[in-house]
Amino acid sequence: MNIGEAAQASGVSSKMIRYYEQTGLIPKAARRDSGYRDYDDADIHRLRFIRGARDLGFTVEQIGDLLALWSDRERASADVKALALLHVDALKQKQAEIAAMIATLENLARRCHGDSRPDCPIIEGLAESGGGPIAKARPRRFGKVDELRS
Amino acid sequence: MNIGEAAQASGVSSKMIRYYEQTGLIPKAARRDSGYRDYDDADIHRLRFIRGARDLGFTVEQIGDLLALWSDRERASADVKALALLHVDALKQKQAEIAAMIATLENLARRCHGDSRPDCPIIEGLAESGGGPIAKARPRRFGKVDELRS
DNA sequence: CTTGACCTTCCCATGGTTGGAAGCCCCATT
DNA sequence: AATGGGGCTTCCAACCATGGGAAGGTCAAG
Repeated sequence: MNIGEAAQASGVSSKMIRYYEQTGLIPKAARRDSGYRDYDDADIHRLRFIRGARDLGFTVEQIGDLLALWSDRERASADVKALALLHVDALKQKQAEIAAMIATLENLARRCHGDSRPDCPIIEGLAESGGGPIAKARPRRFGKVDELRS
Repeated sequence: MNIGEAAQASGVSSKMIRYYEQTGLIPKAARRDSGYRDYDDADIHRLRFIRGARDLGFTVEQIGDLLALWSDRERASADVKALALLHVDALKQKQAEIAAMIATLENLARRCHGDSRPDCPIIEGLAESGGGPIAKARPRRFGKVDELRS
């Protein structure tokens, strides 16, 4: 199977397949004489797994952990479950953050008369809301909540 | 006011202040003879505004639009409200996506016995879930839902 | 005048993904 | 056999928002 067919079959783009290989998430693909990468059913299955995990908001790093558990037959499924539930916690926290943003914004919007007068509580409210000292070093561990594929 | 003091007062790091200036989000700061940037209260207010909008999940690009409305006294507050509500819609959609992820994951986790047996429905379920053809070109317009400052 | 904290500009890294260019390969049709 | 178009290869760059750090200038206190 060519990389293009593998992409089609797994839902992971060729670009990303090469990237995952390059970064070590997946092992180096077999090569044909021509230099073309060659994929078999097991490879496709792994790629589909990655795709599914990505869609559920797992980081590539976390997927690495999951793959390790996957290939390690001795490993307890409890480990996988723990990882999954940890991720659920992270998702729930993000959910709460978004809910807070929505509440704030709707609150401001409700107080905004929304006509042609130029003074707007949304504008004013935004400048007051933050203001505190700098919050530093909030880790960027989450990215990628978008892209539930269309 | 030095950039450091401005950062302290606004909650935007010096690094980001320079970045915002460089990318044109804010006008070029006044300079002292020494070359140091100099900020006044209006600058701080604008920075606080940016900080607040960022915390509410607005993109820098969207903030640019908001700033334009802000500085344009002729502009109707209806425009601001529309922008804000559009953003609320985006936030709600993201919320729905996360809710779906949580539901899927909790579903899988519930079916996972969670003991030391190696077969795990989470692992299996992930490989089946995705699988469809490649979803392409989903716009990356959202970043930054993390980082509600600690 | 020295010291240390601040400022300046520069470049680099992050994560996940897409885009493009330059060059080879494969297959089918002239 | 030649040719053309599409797929493959590698490499390099961009996106967004942010932090890190180096090399050098400035400021204020000791």
